[in-house]
Amino acid sequence: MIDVKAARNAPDEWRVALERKGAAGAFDAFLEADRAWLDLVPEVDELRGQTKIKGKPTPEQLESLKTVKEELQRREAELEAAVAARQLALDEVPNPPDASAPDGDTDDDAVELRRVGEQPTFPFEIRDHVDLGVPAGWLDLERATRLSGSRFAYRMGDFALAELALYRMALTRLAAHGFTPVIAPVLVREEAMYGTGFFPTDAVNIYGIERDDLYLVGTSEVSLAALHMDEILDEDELPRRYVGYSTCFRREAGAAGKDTRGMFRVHQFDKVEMFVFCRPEESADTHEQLLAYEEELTAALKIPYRVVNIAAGDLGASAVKKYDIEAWFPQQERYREITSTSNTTAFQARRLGARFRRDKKVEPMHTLNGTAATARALLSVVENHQQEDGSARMPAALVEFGAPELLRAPA
RNA sequence: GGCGGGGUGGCUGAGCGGUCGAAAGCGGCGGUCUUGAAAACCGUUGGGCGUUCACGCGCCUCAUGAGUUCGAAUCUCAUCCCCGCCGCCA
Repeated sequence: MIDVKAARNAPDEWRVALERKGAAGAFDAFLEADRAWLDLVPEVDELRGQTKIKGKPTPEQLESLKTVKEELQRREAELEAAVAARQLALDEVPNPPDASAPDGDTDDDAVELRRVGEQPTFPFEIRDHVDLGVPAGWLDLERATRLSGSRFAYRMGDFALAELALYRMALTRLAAHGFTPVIAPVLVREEAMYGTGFFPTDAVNIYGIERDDLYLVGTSEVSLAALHMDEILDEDELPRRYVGYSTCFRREAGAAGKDTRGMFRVHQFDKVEMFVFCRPEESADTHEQLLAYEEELTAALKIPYRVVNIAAGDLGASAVKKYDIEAWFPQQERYREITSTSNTTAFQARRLGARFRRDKKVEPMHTLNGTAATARALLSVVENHQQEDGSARMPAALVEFGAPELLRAPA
């Protein structure tokens, strides 16, 4: 949710910024609905005031109350409609992008900030994670499909150990940076989905358990953001930094035919996610810091990567700015997203009711999120560190947390 | 799954249908006292919306929605949620 008062005060600036997200029209529609609502509010307030009588009313007062209440009833119906229309319009207005988010509407418009690490060269025919993992017994996709349908995977043996080592490495390192480790619920109520902004926008990608009115989270961002839902913290309690581990579930509606090979894009995966509540003036720096942590983790995996600054028109509704880390996938010969960190400023917090108090005033916090680790990173590790015999070397950072030094080749 | 209790401000917890946005305590903030702090004492202190340069003023809000009433935190109904006991269970 945007800062409505700020938007009213500087509509032209807001319109220009929102135009970069293609939302100038939505903004104008909101302003109009807001105006209509603003006109109605004092009228209804005035009528309501007239109905308040202290103590026992006289017969004359009772008589005049009748006409006032009739008028009030009409006006309240109008107001109710105006409130609904305004809310609908408001929900369509995204968070205006930060000035440093580049222009453009697609992932091609993202600006590459840097490339780190050297792309490996191989003196042999290289394989992707499927051709490596299936023969070696690290992955079983066929049986997973038989069990659950397409886009599911069994991860087994050395690979399973390496994957858990990855999550543990991320949790341990981030805990050392001051994040509170969290193992979060993955089934949540509808309110949590609305509060974090996944409903109604992304509802098609969320699995629902109809019988119990619960929903499976697509990311632990939901569970972590909800930690301070409807709370008012003291200023000195900020920042609050969490690193959550959870399984994530996504229907991947709208991804038909995309990334269907292997476990690059599956319905169920695990993720370690960072989530920060902070003071407004801290969020920009915090965002850079989250990116730095993501780069630290990626570098520890010894995989080549690049950092991109996502184009304004390609940002989600809530982000003002987003950095992705893309890891090198040698068989695809391209960089693919493995992490993403967004600054959602007060947009998410406002809807969430996550506020803090300073100098007697209550204001929304800022919230940020960022991926710490998913198995996708491990796919890049496996592919970049593959050996001719089909095995794959694991970086020391993972071995330290229980990964085998070598994911064994097929017997 | 069975039976019972309950949802009030940052927290705990009172609340006769009107003078209740709501006692009291805790916490927070300001002050007195003190070299400073603590203690003690005094004052102040929910959130949201609108309006105002501001002091302020108006409206909404006692889980949610509907109803009774001139008037509801208080009465009625429905829904949601929480807690306790028993059963089952990783």
